[in-house]
Amino acid sequence: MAWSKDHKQQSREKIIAAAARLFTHHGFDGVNIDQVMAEAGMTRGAFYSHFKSKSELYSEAMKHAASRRFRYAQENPQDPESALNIGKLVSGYLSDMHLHTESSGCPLAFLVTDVAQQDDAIRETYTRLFSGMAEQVQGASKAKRDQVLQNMVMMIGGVAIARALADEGLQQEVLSAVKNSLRTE
Amino acid sequence: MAWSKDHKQQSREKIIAAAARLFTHHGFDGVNIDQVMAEAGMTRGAFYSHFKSKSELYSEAMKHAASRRFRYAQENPQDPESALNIGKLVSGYLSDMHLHTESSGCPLAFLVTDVAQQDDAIRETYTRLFSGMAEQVQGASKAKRDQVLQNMVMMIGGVAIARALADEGLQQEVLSAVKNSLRTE
DNA sequence: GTCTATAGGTGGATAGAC
DNA sequence: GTCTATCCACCTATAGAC
Repeated sequence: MAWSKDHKQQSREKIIAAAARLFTHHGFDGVNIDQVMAEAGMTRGAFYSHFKSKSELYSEAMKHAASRRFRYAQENPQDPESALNIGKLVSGYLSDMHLHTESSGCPLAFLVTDVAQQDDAIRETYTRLFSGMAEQVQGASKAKRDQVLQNMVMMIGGVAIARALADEGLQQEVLSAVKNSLRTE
Repeated sequence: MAWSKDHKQQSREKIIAAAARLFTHHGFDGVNIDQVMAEAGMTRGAFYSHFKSKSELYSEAMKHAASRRFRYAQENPQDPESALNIGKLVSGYLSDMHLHTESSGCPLAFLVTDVAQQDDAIRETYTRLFSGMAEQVQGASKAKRDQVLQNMVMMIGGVAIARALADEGLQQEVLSAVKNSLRTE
């Protein structure tokens, strides 16, 4: 039984990891269950013994993608070097590597308007991830609430806009403007 | 012939206006051509004598939605009261009316991650609209390039994020933080 | 230019064998 | 739990009548 439980858990995690990568790049309607299951090494029929719908998978995929990106800061909020870690997190967030990542990008940025069009459960998941990140940043930086929200809007908005732009020079201008705004506070 | 040309032009504009409203609310994959044509008072078959594809319509709809929102500022860049008009544009942009509009919202905010998943022609349309708006704001406000881009990221990002959030209190906090950031410069 | 009808393809969800 | 097979609904694009 332990083995079978482990096996089911492993399958579930493979599916979620594949979904996180695919959904953050192509959005809810841009991904189908065949693609997710093929990337997880299974076929479509197996999907419904793990999730009750595509929508439920999407929520789990967002949580997975967000926790991968923010894991260290979340697990070590009172690390004495948290300021440094926040700095690393920010520059990684605004990097070309994040913008052009082949694994899962931050769902708060990559899926912001995609989420606005989905059902309530999905929007509530997005809201919890956003709130959680705001609390982490606030705890680690001791900045005021308004400033935390402003920085998050700049980072999330900057990445989302840069990804939409077809002009690389303009992409860099936007990211650079965002970096400068975070520095001069 | 003049009458027939007018008639075709009117049909085309009805289609684009309907598409602007539907696409900004539901995204590319959330809208089908039947819905657009029904709202324009026609049926599906007529669509392809106006546009060669759904993708082309989406580009036209974005241009239409953007020009509706920014028309005055675009047509009167050197109006002596342009500063006032920019102020009105900003507070309208960050208002609940814009967030919950039933007509077309700003495509730069409402469609930012939707566009990132579409073809090059669509991303280039988005890029031109973004650049055009940046130049208008820069011309009217005489602010530095970095500051113009920062304000645009704050406004577009703020509206996009607020629309994704399921919690009205948090929506208001985000919009309020964005307004405060624009005020103190 | 607009209509009705349909071709041709996709994809979420389920059934039943193993 | 995972597989194959299938149901059924949806949607882009085109054909052909008016």
